[in-house]
Amino acid sequence: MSFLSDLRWRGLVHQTTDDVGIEAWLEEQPRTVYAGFDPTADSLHVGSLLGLIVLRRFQQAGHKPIAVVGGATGMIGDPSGKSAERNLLSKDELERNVAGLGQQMRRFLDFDAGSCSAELVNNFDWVGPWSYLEFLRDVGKNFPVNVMLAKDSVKSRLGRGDEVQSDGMSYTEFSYMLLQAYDFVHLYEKFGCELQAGGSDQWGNITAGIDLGRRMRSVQLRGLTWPLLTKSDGTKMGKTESGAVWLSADRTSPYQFYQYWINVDDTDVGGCLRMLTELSREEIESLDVARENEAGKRESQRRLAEELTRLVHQAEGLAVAQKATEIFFGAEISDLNDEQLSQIFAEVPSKELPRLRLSRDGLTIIDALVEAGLAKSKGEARRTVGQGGAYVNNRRVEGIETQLTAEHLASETVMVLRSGKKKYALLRFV
RNA sequence: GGGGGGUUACCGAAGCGGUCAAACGGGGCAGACUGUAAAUCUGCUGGCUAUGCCUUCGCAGGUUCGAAUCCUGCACCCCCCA
Repeated sequence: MSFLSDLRWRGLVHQTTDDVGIEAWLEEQPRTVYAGFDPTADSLHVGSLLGLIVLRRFQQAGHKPIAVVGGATGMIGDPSGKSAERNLLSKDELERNVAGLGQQMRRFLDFDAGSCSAELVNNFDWVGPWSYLEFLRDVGKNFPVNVMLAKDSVKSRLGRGDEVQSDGMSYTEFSYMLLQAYDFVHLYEKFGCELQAGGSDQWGNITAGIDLGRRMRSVQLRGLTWPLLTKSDGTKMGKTESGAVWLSADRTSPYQFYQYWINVDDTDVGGCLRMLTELSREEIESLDVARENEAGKRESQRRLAEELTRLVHQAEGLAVAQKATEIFFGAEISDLNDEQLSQIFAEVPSKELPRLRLSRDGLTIIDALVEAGLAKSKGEARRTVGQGGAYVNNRRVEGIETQLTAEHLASETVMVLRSGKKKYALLRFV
């Protein structure tokens, strides 16, 4: 199967500028492809994961990927897919974000692979030096306003007459597409890059770049978009109640990241496996069958979570996430030290108590639950224990009279308390 | 300005002299079931040094052996007539 037909099979091709010729063009020789990333934060999130994965696939197929971080365009704000004017980022913030993004990309792309080594560039480097007048003469001259006005990203914001709502857009955002278009031309000149890939919302910007290439350099550039990653209920993939799912462990722990994928709906998981993992077609199709026969096993979700967590957080991150999962879902806690427990229970509230409280008869389970914040009052704690809902180190507490002593410590200083199925708290005895 | 009704626990809502820490529903918590889904079922749901004690039925007083329940005043809300 050709590289492109594999991409198509995976559902990663939404539109191309040349459905017929592009396949042969890609097979003919190694090509250079670029995709852009928005530096609106110092970390990438699941929304931009797809772009990295597409570039990664291109590289694996022998092509040269370029990741462009929009240090310049980020200062302007891409109007595509946005309903309101964007807040501008300060130059400092942008620099910090660009650096953070570059760090993360190294996990996806090989920057030391000879002729197909990945490149990471910041468009501020070539956009920054332009003077306004020069830019208008050399680049702006090539953009007919009527064509610009016809772009969806602009149309939707201008809201012609019958449109219900429109926030309008500033001249700044209107100019965004010129900058991105010029990026393409610049990358063509510097790296011989002839293909730009992007999410389907980037189509307008991509074609703007292609037009500009033809006008300025008489060259035929190409574009390819992937579909936006959405769930069957229409909402964006990678969003939780508490916000975006990030790729940086500081913002979204490997455990949370792993759990996000474990919880993907049956209806969405097949698409995710195709688009996001590097599992073979055979493997994915056998998972489809398994899902139909034994949905309860959730083999697909497990594989998805495993593949992505390993890709983003390495084998070590995956191991922590899996261990944490095992424990959060009831495995008895033993043979772990303070450090491992702290890592697994990083997001769980904890409280320090003097070690003295464990001496002699120890601490009653009732007091422990209240101290840990798992019960609002002793009465509530009694009820929980009485109903069999209290656990120490994931072992159910049988009697309301239970006294906790040093023997109940899970590690050097930590005791893991749990109320009900999932509410955990740590007590640290120091 | 005149007349009537109301204010109960996290929310809604019963209770109208003792058996009221207060029915019922929702919510919440826990258990069973289950696919880390949804639904369903069961139990619990003021606090405590706990066969008892303390606080709680708008607020403050009073009647009574005894008040969420009766009386007086106050506050707030709703309705009807001007």
